[in-house]
Amino acid sequence: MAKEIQYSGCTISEDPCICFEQLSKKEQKFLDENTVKIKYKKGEIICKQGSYASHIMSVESGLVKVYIDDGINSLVLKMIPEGSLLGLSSVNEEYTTFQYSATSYIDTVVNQINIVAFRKLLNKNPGFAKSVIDILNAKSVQINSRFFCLTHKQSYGRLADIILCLADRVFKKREFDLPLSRKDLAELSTMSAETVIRMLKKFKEDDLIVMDGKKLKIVDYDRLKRISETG
Amino acid sequence: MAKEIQYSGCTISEDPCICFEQLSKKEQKFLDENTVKIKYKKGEIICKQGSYASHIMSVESGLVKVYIDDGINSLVLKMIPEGSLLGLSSVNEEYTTFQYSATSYIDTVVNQINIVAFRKLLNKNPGFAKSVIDILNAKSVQINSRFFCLTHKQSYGRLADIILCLADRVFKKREFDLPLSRKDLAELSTMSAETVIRMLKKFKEDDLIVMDGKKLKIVDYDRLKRISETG
DNA sequence: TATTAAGTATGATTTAAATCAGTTTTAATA
DNA sequence: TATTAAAACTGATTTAAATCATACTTAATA
Repeated sequence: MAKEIQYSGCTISEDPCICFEQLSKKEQKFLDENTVKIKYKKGEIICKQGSYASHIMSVESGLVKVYIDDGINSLVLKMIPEGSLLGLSSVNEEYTTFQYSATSYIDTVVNQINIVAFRKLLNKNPGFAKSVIDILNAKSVQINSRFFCLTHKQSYGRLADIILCLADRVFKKREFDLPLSRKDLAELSTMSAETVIRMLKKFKEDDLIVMDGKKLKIVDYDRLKRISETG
Repeated sequence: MAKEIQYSGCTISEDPCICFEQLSKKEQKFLDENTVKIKYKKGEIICKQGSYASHIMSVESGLVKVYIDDGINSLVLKMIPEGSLLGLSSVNEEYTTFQYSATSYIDTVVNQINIVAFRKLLNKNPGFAKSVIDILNAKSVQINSRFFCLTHKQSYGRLADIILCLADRVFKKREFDLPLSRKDLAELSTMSAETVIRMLKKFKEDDLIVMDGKKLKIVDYDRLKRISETG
């Protein structure tokens, strides 16, 4: 029997903005003329669900939290690192407003691309449009994976996923300064902050990770991976 | 304060295949030549996650269950009625295989569109591509809504969502023959079949619905809606 | 530096929903 | 029509994780 698919709660989609490579020199210049760069400090709001969307964004540097809320509860859809597109759902003329909110986990630089210009390029350059379709599809595959985990894995597995995601996809090393609070981790793995604390403690007791202040080091990657898979 | 967004666990995205309207007569003919019609009986497999995807599909009639699984657990991503596209994620050349499985809840007719032909049209006709982008975005907004509900609403609300979804989006009336088993309903609302049974019983006792054999009638729509909203 | 406020930590209690074990009903097949 | 199998149902028990209450630490601000 072939190896089964392993879903992960990590939702850093590997979708660098390759679509822009599809643009001609002239189109690239046109895009640049319709782009502005904005810097955000940690914790600032990048876009707010429900507000008018005048631009598509790409994250130049930093780490962004993307979430939806209904006024009572909120759900973190994903965290996205540099190189990702943001607010793409607003290319659809029916969604004149942002479908989700975004804030910065850490200091972040975002390029705002005029939405009219972006749409113009879509309608002119099929290769560009095709590439955007590919990105959207990759995003949806990733979201489904996370969806699966949040509904089926239990807490230990979900938390392991986030830690592995940070190591593998965000920092690309096994030791890093954790930029997220316990509450942030709780939101990402849909559980309470208290539960996160208890489970981190357990991970430490079991010698899976070592924490010193903001420093987090994965000492038993394989076992953490196994917890992610089994649970 | 403006009215907050109401998320719903229903995931019938109102995305008729409007993209095909963007095609010229000639392109439409080209598409027809590359399309075959397949009939499925209730419970048959329409596509299987992991197998090679040679076509994009559109549901002509029936009701389809779309789900992913890792060999142990499965998650129903959505049910889709006639008029929806299916397997769209495979337009991405990186996903040569289906990213999910699909089976028919009831007798279903599906059009299989040759994927090479579909991609050709995407690369030739930007209006078509733009329209596909819009559909993908609508799908992702819908998935996020359901994602929110499955992680935040509790069981009563999630089951109410499915019943309302069937009434509002599938059958478009408040009385219908329920084509889904208790287990199907359980999968759709991510809970156990036993819990579904208990909750349907409660709904009946509370005079929200009436059930007679396969017949289901919503007698207090507003109260059911409120349960859906309050969770 | 004192004061306040977040954030982290821990223990006790509650709770929603799963699981387990069994019965009844309905549908499918020999 | 008898036999088997699959759904539907019910009650008892367990369990994972939330919630509540409270203390301790670190960071932010007056």
